[in-house]
Amino acid sequence: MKLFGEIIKEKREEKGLFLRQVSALMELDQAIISKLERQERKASREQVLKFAEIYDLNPDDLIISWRSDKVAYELMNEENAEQILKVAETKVKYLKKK
Amino acid sequence: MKLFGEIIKEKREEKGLFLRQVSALMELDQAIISKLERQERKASREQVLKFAEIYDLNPDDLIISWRSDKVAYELMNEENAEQILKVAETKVKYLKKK
DNA sequence: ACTGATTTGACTATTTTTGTCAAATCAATT
DNA sequence: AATTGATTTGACAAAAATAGTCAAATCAGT
Repeated sequence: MKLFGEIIKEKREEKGLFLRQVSALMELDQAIISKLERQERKASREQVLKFAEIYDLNPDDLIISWRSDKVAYELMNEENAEQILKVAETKVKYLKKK
Repeated sequence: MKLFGEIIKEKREEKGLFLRQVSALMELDQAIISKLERQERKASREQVLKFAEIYDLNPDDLIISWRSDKVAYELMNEENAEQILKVAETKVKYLKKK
């Protein structure tokens, strides 16, 4: 189970690309990409999809990774994180119906 | 399973308080409290704890309700919400260790 | 030490969130 | 249907969080 940043870093290296090059492809400053790879900043949904495109990754899988990271970081300092997630699951189902 | 806003609204009514009065106790505009009760705005952690105090609710339980709401609202429009939550659970455990 | 890649941090711009306020709406009562 | 009091709404401003730009610093290999 890898974090989003780890995935896009590994994939970039697999493809043998430099930040500079990805930067050009994404039209995004390389400093930011560096930060995304080290989980220092959160990507936007559009950026995630762009990464999926560039690196030939399944967009849904990448979105799941990105999103779950976000939730996990939000809750990592929370006392009852696990319980919160359980309750959230019920609530999501409930809210989706509405 | 009630949403945070529903809980604080019900409790207020149980105690027979008007928004105006809660507003005074919380030192917070009644318009905002109205919005919190209808889930139109998100409370801050301090506000949640203040509510727990005023309404004699278990702070941890209220935090869980508030936090899980937040997560659920974030994910309610997400295709793979359930999977995201599952992965997030693993990641939380992993991040907590670090 | 030199080169090229990555990381860092200061800065600005943009977006999002928060609270204030007054007016509008709603519900009950007369 | 007019009055009263409670709640809701929406426009606005202040404050906080987030996003991107840039240049300099660091790092790794030769």
